[in-house]
Amino acid sequence: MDLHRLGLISTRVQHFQLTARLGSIRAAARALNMTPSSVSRSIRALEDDLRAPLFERGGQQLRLSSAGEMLLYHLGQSTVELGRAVTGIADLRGLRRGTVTLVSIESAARGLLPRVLADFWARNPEIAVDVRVTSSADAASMVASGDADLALSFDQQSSRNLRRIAMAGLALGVLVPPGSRLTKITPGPALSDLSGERVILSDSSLTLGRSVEAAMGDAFVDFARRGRTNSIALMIELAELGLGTVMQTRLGAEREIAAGSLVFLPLHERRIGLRRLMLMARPKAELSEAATALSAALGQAVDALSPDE
Amino acid sequence: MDLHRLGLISTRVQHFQLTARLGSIRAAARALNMTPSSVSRSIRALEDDLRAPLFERGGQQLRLSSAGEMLLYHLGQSTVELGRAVTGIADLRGLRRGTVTLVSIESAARGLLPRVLADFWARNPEIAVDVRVTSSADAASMVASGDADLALSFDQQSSRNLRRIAMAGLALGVLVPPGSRLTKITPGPALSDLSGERVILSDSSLTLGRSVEAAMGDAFVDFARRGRTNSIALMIELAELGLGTVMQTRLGAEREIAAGSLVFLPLHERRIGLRRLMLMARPKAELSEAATALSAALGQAVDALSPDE
DNA sequence: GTTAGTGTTGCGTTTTACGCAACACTACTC
DNA sequence: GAGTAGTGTTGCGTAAAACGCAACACTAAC
Repeated sequence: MDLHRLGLISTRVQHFQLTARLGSIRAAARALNMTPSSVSRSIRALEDDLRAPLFERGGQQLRLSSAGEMLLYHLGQSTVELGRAVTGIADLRGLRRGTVTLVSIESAARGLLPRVLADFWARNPEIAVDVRVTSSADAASMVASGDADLALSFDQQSSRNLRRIAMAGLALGVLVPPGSRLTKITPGPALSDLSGERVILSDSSLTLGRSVEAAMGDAFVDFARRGRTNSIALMIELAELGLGTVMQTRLGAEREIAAGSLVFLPLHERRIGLRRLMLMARPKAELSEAATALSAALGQAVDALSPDE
Repeated sequence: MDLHRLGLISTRVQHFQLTARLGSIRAAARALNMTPSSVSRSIRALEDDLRAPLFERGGQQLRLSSAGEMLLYHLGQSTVELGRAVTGIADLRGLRRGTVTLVSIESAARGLLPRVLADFWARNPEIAVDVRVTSSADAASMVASGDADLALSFDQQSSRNLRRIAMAGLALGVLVPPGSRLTKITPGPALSDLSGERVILSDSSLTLGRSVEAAMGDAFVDFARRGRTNSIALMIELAELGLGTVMQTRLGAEREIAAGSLVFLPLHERRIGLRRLMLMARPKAELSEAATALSAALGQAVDALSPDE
């Protein structure tokens, strides 16, 4: 429980309390991972404004002055109250219940969503989250019609009943095994480099519509045995087995990328813009507190995905 | 007692408590002389970090949520403790006694010093301050030898027993009645403009030594009936009566300048540098708390005199 | 006198708080 | 339903506060 991090105590109070406890400005600075000059100034400023020295300087160990002892005592009482407040609020939050309905594209349902839910359920164990995996367009329309609270989808337009909460621009690229010749192209492969490759597209690429296909046409790219699938898991397995060059964002393949079984190479192609992963939600007034909380958590995770630019 | 101004409560706490009390973000912003966006963000950030809404939005009057009520209660308790601390420290400070010995040049003993002492004695009525007016050189040597705690002087060098606490660069110039022809010279008179003027120098100008006299010589300035005095009060009275052009800094003539009976014209002369008013003090360990407090107050006042550059 | 610790300070950089202006929303009135 | 007057919020740019760096002054121990 970091009261300063929560913004419940000031920087001066934090620095003073820690210095008093450790008996040393440098020790407090080390504990806070900052330089002693910052702690020194902070305490000095507090002394100036209180017009009372809080420590007796000289020698190698700071000693509290009478004023310092008095302040430390009252700050201790004050801090106990703040701790009670935070604990009490956490208890209130823990009582939160409800069900949130979420529709998601498959790529976000792997990696991103489980990670967010793990943390979310740690903090809100009583909230149920119903997840339906579907296409981007269907996800957006389900939220707009009230059949779902939240949606994770690519490239949807907000509307009267469909607010955009967060967005991340993700580069389109290819997923290949580490030995692929494409990994040797710098600064990254272009569409033309895909000639001769067996390219597999995700259905969700359709939402980029004409821009990808037009760019492919313009580049006179010859794709051998192109395939399409709506299964991200299948695509990733095919890529791992070297059975095709998968074209998508890195979303959904995080674990394989981290494990080194796949490499994600963003396409170095000006004509192809970013895929925009979006968290969409019902109008504010129509979201429960549980849905609002999940929305916040997901929004932060989506925002944290950027920048791919 | 502004706990936030003292740095004892954080900005978030201040904003939240005030908004809760007034029932409106805009009302709190008005009370704090800031824009509502700042208050709104501050509270929102606190809610995000606590992961609990503190207010129920909607309608035109904010209502505290359960979490907000709990936080407000505990913050109230916390704030009472802080108030006790500040009051207790002020009581400790009020018990402060002692005598401080100060030597000062006369120009600082008028205007500046009375002003600082007025405020200082309001806050420390039990501290006596013995003031001796003397020359800059004598003031410095009295502190060095231990005969005084503090000195206000021009252009002295610090040494082993003589610390420099604060300094202000003050331009040398002339004090003349408002109707003087010198007031019409822009950007300000040079030494050569003093030809034909009856110039009166302060003894303390001696400490600028050769730089002023050499500059005067170089400028081939013809001074009619030059005079010298060690009395700033006399010089100022002579200037007010139009009986001479007084050459000094603005220090000591603040009241006459403010009243409009004299005008201070900084000399536009590159060869003459700034006079450096300095607050000098005994070594830190040898200053009483009373002397340290006066030193701080005087130091702030000296620093506030700048910039004359 | 040297070494190893302390706290402090001038100055530049980074982060936080803030302001501006516009927006979205609600409640009330007509 | 339109207009008005209030509310809170947000994108973006600015100002102030907090911070880091590096050097300094000082103390204690050897």
